[in-house]
Parts: sequence; C-alpha cells; structure tokens
Amino acid sequence: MDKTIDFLLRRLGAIGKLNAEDRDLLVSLPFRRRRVSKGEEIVAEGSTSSSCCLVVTGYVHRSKVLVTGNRQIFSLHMAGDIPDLHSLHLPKMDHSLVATAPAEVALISHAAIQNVLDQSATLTALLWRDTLIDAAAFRAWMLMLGQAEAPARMAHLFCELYVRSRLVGLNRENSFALPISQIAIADMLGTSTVHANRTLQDLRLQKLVDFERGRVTVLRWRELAELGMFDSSYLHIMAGVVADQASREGTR
Amino acid sequence: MDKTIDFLLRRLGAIGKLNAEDRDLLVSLPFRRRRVSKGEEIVAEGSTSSSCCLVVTGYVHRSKVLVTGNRQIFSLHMAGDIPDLHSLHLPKMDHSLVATAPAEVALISHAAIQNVLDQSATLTALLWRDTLIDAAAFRAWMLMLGQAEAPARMAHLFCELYVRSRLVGLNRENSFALPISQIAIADMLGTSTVHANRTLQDLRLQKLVDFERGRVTVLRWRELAELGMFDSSYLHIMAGVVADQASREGTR
DNA sequence: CGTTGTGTTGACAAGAGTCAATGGCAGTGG
DNA sequence: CCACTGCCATTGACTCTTGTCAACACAACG
Repeated sequence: MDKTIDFLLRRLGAIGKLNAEDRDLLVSLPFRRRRVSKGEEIVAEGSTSSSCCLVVTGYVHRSKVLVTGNRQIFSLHMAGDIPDLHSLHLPKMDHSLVATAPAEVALISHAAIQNVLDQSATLTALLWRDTLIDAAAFRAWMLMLGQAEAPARMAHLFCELYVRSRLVGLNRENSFALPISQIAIADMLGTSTVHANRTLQDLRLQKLVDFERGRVTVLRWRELAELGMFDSSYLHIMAGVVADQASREGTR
Repeated sequence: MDKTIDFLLRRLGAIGKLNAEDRDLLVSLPFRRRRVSKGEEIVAEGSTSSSCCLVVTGYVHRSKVLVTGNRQIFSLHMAGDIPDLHSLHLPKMDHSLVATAPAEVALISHAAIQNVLDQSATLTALLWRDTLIDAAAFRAWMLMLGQAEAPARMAHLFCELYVRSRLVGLNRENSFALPISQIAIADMLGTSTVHANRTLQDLRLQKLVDFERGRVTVLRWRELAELGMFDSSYLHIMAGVVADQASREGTR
C-alpha cells in the first residue's frame, strides 16, 4: 500500500478525531506525485490553483516578495501538511509555494477533495480546522515579528518546528532534519541574513540549540522555550498528544 | 426589521455570491446584542468560546500580550466582520478579542451557526472562505511586519482600512472614522508609540494621509498605496466590487 | 578547476526603542 | 465653575538593535 497519505493521517489525527470511514476516504484520494528541487516554485503567486499540495518529504514554504526585493516566508511545511489547502476556497494565490529543500509532494485535485468533503461533514470540519490552525500559527509568528527581538524569534521558530516534526514522527531524540539555508531562516524571522547568522551564533554560544549540516539539535529545551516565549497551545494539538509531549519534555 | 445582520450581508456579498435562501438563513440567525466600552475584553485568551461575535458598530481587535508586556494587535475589525468565526472549530481562544473603540456587537451561538451551515453547503463554503481571507490578511500584515519599515507599514494599514471600510459603506468621500489611539496603531505596526507618532507626523508632512480626532483622511491615495506597497488582492474582494472601486480611485 | 551558493566576519550607518518631560483635553467630583 | 485626575499626543536626548556593504573562506558541483 502507498504511504503517501500516511503523514496526512498522522497530522489530522493529532488535531482531531478521525473515524474509520474518514480514514478510508482520505486513503482513497487520488493524487499525482511530484519531485521538486530546492528553490523550485510549486504554485506561483497570482496563478489560479485547481489542486492542493500535500507534502510527503522535505520542506516547502509559502512566501511573497515585495517590490523592494525583500522576501517574507510565512510558514514552513513538512510531511503531512497541506500548505495550500486554502486554495480550495481561495483559488487565486496571493503568495507562492516554493520548495525550501528538495521535496516530494502529492498533488490532489480540488475536485477530489470536494468529493470527499461532500461525503463527510466531520472531515469538512476537520480540514476547516486545519486551515484555522494554519491561521493561528500566522498569529504566533506575527506576535514574534512585531514584538520580539531576533534571538527570541529564532528560538520560537526552532521550538515550533521541533514540536511539529515530532508530531508526525520526524525527529530523532532531541534533533530533527532542517536542510535549509540561513537565508531562508532570515526570511522567516524578518531579519537580514547577516543578523540571522549572528543570532544563531548567539544561541549556539548559549548552548541552547545548534543548527549545522541541515540538522537542528535542541540542547536545552526549557531555556530555549523560555527565550522564545514558546507556548505550543496555538498549534491546537489534541489533549492526548500534548500531554505525551509535555510529560517527556516539559513543553508547558 | 432589525439591521444587525445587514453589514454581515454586505461583507459576505462582497466576498462571494449569496442567494436568496442563504440571505434568509442569515437574517433569521438569533443573536444577543451587547454594548462594549473601549478597552473592554469581549472574549478572553484561554477561554472556551460557545458563540461568535459579529461587529455591528465601532471597532474591535484581536491581540495577545507577551510575558514582556508587549502587545501585538493581529487584526482590526469593523461592522460586518466576525472576528472570532474561527472559534466555531477552534473554541479554545489563543488570543483575546477586545473593543478598540466603543462598539456594539451581536453574539451568535455556535449552535445557531452550525444549524445554518448544516442547511447550506454554499454558506459553509462562504464562511470558510471568510476565515481564509482573514488568514490572507494575516499574511499581508506579516509581510509588512517582517520586511517593511514603519512608514510603509503605517501606509499599508491605512490603505487596508480604507478599502475595507468602503466595502461595507462606512466611509465618507476620502475619509473614514477611526476613533482609536496611537497606542493601538503602534501595537498593530509593531513599533513603540513614540515611533508610531513620529511616523504619523512623517506621513502628515508628506500630505499623504491625516489622522486626527478619530478620523483618517486619505489625501493622496496613489502615493499612499505606493509607499505602503498596497495591493488589495489579498482581501479577495469579488470582481464587481473591485472594479467599482478601482474605477473610482485607481486602487490598482 | 573555476563557478556558485552559503556561512562568517568587521566596520559603519540607520532605524527604532527607551526614558523623561511637557501640554492638551475630557471627565470627575467638590 | 474650577481643581484634579488620567489618558493621550508630542518632543528631545540618548542607547541599542538591526541593516548594509564589503571581503573572505569554504564546500558542492559541473
């Protein structure tokens, strides 16, 4: 059996209840696999989308560049995420979807998704909920962008990615793969690359976290979370999953 | 007949098609009116919400404060907006809803909304779409917070509010009421109040816009939009409405 | 073996925050 | 009617975070 939908089931199972029929509906979704290389644009700003992109491996981000040439990355997505689920009801893209690292994605047509939604009110609610959690993550990033300084923003980013990657079983002990450039990090944090580099060195020096050869290692979770003022509740992970994590690491 | 739902119909009509039955369903929604004074919290962070808040008059915002005491305002809402529509599927609030200016709101129970959604697939899609547009506005703000300097951020904010207030018929020629403090403006822009004040004076001096006695007057739309790198497409206003506006002011 | 993208460093400039003080203005209570 | 109070807008001086420019090292890659 194909594993493509597996991570999606994991993610949806972590943010809501999935019954057997819903699982079957999801597993039987038709898709088209596609391999994308680093920097490749998957969906362009301004284009009209007729399918959604499920991330299977690697990393993908949503971003937009200003006329000044400055780029802001709004979100970073990993296996199980559907970064452009919103295109279902907002087909005209107001930003673009780009591979941050080599990635594999599965393209699922809007028609197929709509067909599933018509058959299951609970899945409709769950996917709606997923887009709302996406928006909650935007708020969390906005909060950091507007009110926190660079070290806190970076700490927060690493915390979020750590929790999310563990959610879908992508991390190894206290580390996870993040094969992206410091340029990408800087564009998420809203800083220059030079400043992002210095901020990273600062975190390294404090032995809170390390990021080298495409892998983030969390050295002191509690201090990192404190610096980043990280509270995972905005990820709206269901009780069981949160508890599990909290007990292991003292996330909250 | 009660006018409470009117602005909601205007807003939803501007972002999608509303047929007669959908209008009837919306108009017959039960609600409870409430008057809130400036600074009053309507829904608290951490609380579990069982109703949604439709703004009828005045202004309301969503915000969160960090442990540092810094507050970020995520969005500002006017008549016709349902700022916490997301609470329908994400009842645990990860931020709070506060009156920025004296306001009247209508509280509509989740049960009543769910009842309407069960009866209309088109309304389900439209309200989902509304929450997605909300998220698109977050992305636009993030872009400015992360990549633009204070004057551009302020210009962008005024542009957005101008377009949105006109959408629901709240503006008068080239101005609209905005009875909020510069402190609130600063917390939206992610700057200190001192810097927001100086930035405002800068815009005044350039005769792009004015903001005094609770009213914003747009003096030179085109230059203001250029400074704010404003492109209204993220508001996802339907073609007819956009065209009307564009023809009047050259929004794009 | 050059090319290219990336990480790193230093020096300097500029944007933005902090602190402190002042003045205006509306509302309050005597 | 007037002192008093609190909130808000405004200003100046100073500090600090962050951006810019430029240079260089290094690894991956064709």
